[in-house]
Amino acid sequence: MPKKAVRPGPRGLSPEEIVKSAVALLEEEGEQGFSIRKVGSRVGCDPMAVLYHFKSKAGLEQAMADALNAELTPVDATAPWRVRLSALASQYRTLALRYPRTFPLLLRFWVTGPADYRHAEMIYQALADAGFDDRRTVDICFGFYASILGLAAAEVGGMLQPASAENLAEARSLPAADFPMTTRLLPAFEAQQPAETYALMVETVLNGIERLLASASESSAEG
Amino acid sequence: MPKKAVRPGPRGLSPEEIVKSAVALLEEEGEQGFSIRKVGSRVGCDPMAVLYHFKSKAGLEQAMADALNAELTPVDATAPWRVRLSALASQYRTLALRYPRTFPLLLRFWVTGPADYRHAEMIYQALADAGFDDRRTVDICFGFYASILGLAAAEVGGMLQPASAENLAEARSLPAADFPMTTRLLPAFEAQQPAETYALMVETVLNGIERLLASASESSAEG
DNA sequence: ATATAATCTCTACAACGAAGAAATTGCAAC
DNA sequence: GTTGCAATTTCTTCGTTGTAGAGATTATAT
Repeated sequence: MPKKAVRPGPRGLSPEEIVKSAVALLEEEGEQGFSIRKVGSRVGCDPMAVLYHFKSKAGLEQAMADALNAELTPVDATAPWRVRLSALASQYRTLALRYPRTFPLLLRFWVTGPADYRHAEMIYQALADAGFDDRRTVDICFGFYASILGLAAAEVGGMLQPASAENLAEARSLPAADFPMTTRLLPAFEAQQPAETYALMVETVLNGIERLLASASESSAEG
Repeated sequence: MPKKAVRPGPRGLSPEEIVKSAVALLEEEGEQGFSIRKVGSRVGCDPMAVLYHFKSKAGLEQAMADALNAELTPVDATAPWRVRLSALASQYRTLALRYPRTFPLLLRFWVTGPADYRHAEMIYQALADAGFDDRRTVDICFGFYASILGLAAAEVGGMLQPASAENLAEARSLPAADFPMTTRLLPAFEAQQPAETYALMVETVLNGIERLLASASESSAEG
């Protein structure tokens, strides 16, 4: 968010460098230990210099989210649409695992960000290639995107992990009569494989999309 | 988190009442204007009394998330599994719309919370009734849950809304050559109906689950 | 009535985000 | 080169925040 600048500036601070440091700090210290002041001292500048470039703490966080988005690489546009969407989904998971504490910012600033438009464009193209009309394309793109991000955020948020000891203890202490399934599934909780759960769910969503396509081409006259 | 208490206490403060006030405050003022001190003055007690009951700000937020969960009503256990899951999904959307600023807390404290176990149990039961084995049940339950919450959070986070004027302006300013789809879909953005998008995506996910069921019963010997 | 333990308040502190004024620096025109 | 301008960086200051710790209050059991 520099005013107009291509100017190096007296100190030669670059917004990109600040964002990088900010992400590194957040990953190391967590939300708790993340502050503008610490970002400043990490970069080696006055905290207010950070605020100058990003207007506010939220502005910096927005830029951090965008920096994560920018790490995604474009997928092969000639591949079948399912492959493209699947590849994108797996990239989001990779991103989430690499930046577990920064990734949730993507859920705080949903829409937003220049880097985002490239991926949206790619999803639109894939869905159009699949044969959806414009309206369905928009609906499914948003839905797909939200599901995928939710899934990835859930994983780094701890939900897809094999159940922790304390979670298991908590679940075990539930009255078995009221929670027969929870009790029965305890072994399955321990054996859970996040990567497989994620992959399975992505395929499930894609299957659902495919079927929607089939039922749409039934009612109109499409192949 | 009262130490052991069933004791009324000198002031007769109840944790539930504090949580209620906290949710109301967050909804009115937003994340920005939400603080322990303001919760205290709203309840009419010392801010430290709030912390006594919930240990920390995060503890209070956790309790707020749980209070939202507790508002969900159990779905009819005799209905077909698809109907049960669909009904739950629509309840989450309703909850998100009613508490747009508190709802995101559910994504910050994924697993957690006594109220949560009841819904998990219900999802487990629905999936088992559908015919999934234990392992698949756990996978799909988590995946379904994450997708649904992601979808609902995306909607109240602004992503499923019909595009705002500034979003449209931003999208319009993109070079049409690089973003042909985005440009072409502009009218569809404006016409987007959040409720329909949500419903469509829920059905899509359920379709995917149903198909997974079919392919699983192919390979084993199930009806 | 007294002891005990849960509940609640008071005081204090270090850290925070940010507004505003001032200082520093690079660049363009003369 | 000098000067003026505007972008950048720092400095000072303010009100607010979360919470630790000590103490006050009060319901209950004895």
